[in-house]
Amino acid sequence: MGVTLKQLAASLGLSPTTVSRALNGFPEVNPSTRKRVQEAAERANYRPNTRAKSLATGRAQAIGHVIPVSTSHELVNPIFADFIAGAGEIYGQAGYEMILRVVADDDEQRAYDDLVARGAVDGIIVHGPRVHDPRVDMLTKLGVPFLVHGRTSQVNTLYSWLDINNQRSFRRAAQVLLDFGHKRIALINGLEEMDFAQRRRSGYLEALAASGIAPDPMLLRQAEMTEPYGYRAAQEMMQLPDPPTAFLASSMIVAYGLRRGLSDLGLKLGRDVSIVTHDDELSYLPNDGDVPMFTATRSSVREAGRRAARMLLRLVNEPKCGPLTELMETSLVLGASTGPARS
Amino acid sequence: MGVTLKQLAASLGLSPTTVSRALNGFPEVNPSTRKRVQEAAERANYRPNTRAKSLATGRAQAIGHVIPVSTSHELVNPIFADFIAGAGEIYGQAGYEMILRVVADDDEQRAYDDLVARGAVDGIIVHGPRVHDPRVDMLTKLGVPFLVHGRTSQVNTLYSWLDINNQRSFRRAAQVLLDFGHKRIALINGLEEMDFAQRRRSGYLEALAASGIAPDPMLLRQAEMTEPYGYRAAQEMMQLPDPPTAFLASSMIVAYGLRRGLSDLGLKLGRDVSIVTHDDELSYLPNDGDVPMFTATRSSVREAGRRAARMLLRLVNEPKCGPLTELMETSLVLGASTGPARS
DNA sequence: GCGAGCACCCAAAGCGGTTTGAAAATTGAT
DNA sequence: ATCAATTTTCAAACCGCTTTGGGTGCTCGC
Repeated sequence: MGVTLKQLAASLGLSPTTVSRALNGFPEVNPSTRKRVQEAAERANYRPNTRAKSLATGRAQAIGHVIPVSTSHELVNPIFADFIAGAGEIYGQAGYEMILRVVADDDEQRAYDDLVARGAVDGIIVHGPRVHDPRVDMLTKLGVPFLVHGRTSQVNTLYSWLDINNQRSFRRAAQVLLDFGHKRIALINGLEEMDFAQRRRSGYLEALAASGIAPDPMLLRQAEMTEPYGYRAAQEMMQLPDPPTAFLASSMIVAYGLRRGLSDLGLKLGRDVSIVTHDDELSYLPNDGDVPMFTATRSSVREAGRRAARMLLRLVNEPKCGPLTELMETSLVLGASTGPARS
Repeated sequence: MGVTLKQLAASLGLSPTTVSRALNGFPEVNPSTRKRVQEAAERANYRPNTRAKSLATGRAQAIGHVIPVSTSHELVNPIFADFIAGAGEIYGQAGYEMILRVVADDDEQRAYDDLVARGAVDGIIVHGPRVHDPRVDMLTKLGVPFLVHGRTSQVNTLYSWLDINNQRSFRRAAQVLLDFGHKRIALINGLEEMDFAQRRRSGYLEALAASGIAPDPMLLRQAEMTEPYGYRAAQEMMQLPDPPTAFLASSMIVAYGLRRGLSDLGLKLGRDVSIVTHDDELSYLPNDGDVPMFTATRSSVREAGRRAARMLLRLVNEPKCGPLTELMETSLVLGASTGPARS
């Protein structure tokens, strides 16, 4: 819709070549001419046409995100918005566009394929990796730079990823509860096919094992992390003959559910029952203040978005910089939801 | 990265022209040739380069969403993810790309400007309209098709929008509480500069007025809709000399906060205090079941995303179809959070 | 005063598609 | 067999930008 380079050039009595060079900072242009061009461009509100530019340069100047929507649950992961916000910030600064595809998870693969074949993106961020995730092999074959938010376990090639140390995180979380004297600790986990859920489980089991406690399958659950899921888990588990005295929750939302379930049973957090949750620092569910409501393993998913974007951009611009990986540690913050086990 | 049209044509001994026409369903091509071309394209996994195509056709085949991130609160609206999921679904079916810009809200305007001047999008969806929102005038001037999710009040041109009937919705919600005998009803609203918040407030005031009840400023709050905001509102208001007996909450998250605040005071929902909330049907905060937890004015923001996308696509493809508007009614579902006022 | 060297600018060829206008091949009627 | 009408195919221009490979006009050294 805007002015074209040609028009701008004509209005200045210059060739498109010169105008292009003047605006892109090439040296072989007279400083006075450059100034004249820049001013005219400013005045005319000229912006190079994205498509034309990237056709000419061969770079899409765009990063693709494929957001899978589980066909069964129609659920979109709430951490997604904050991650996107972080990544988008970086793309903006770097002059990259973010393009989003929302696809049913059964033809997610085709979406990547399509994105690449059409040359729509220079790089891709992979969300929600499963324990077995064919996407990594697929994207490797496609030869497009990509970065996984999280990891996948069953893959034999090297690839780039950014993850939090889920295992260590949950080991520590469980340890805190053990230190408080808890022996019956429930894990309210995410879907078991998710890689992060497996790692958290390992961390949890490790901590128990180190204390010589045998895990009880009755205290282990995995499902999509909704609020009612947490609620039901609390309600049902507290009715067991030998109920848990503490819970490990996989997200703030689940923790809210737990909390509600417990409070409906007349149980007080931190006194009767303890909770440690993972906290992605979602902006509308802050867990801060002098004494945060929940004791939590904390890691900003927004910051993860920023870092992931930076890493991917680097992969795009220095193709030979090899697979990049980063493991973010979480911090363990003490809140009001934990206390010694009642004897 | 993929095969180009030229290469495909060469491999078939045909001209690019013919191949293009064969694939795009033009009539003037021999059926047998077409079949041959289609099969070859399939085999080679050919996809037309997005940029080249849209340069040639002059259509971006993309819709822009600008997501404002309030610089002060770094908060991204949680309904955003679900709206995007709905809209993305439609774009995918229509062969449109969704491009997202995340910008600090103080240079949001420049983002639109930029998007249009670069010819990056065919249409734009405007999120989070304020009571006074300069973006509508700006986009009208730019001459780009756009649709507002929500409305804005102080604008003198016609524009396209999709909104829910916030006023009626909250009038009904307040009415339900009044019918239950409540007279002290608090409104825990969103930020006051948001258009939706004003309309909800109007509905609430209307209902009170119709029952001859004077609104009490002490029972009115507006802020970003986080969980702790709800919590504090409940805690503080219940300590008033003349506390509310019922709350009207602007989102599920706020309602959760209220619930927690009340339960910490030992008050039981539906018996001691009532809550009616608006429910956007966010996927991870479902409010369903036989008896939903909250009595709510319900409207799927995901469905809103779908409808908005369809409307905008129509505006893009039939430029003269004029401003399109749609007002979605909410349903009022009775849940466990309401009951008669205690006398 | 002349050619080398330099600073500055430009014409033209792409990038990968679509589309126009015309040519080649086929068909049908005479 | 001939020619007009119709199919079917193609060459070339174009979309808006970048970039290669010259050009032009100056200055400078001799």
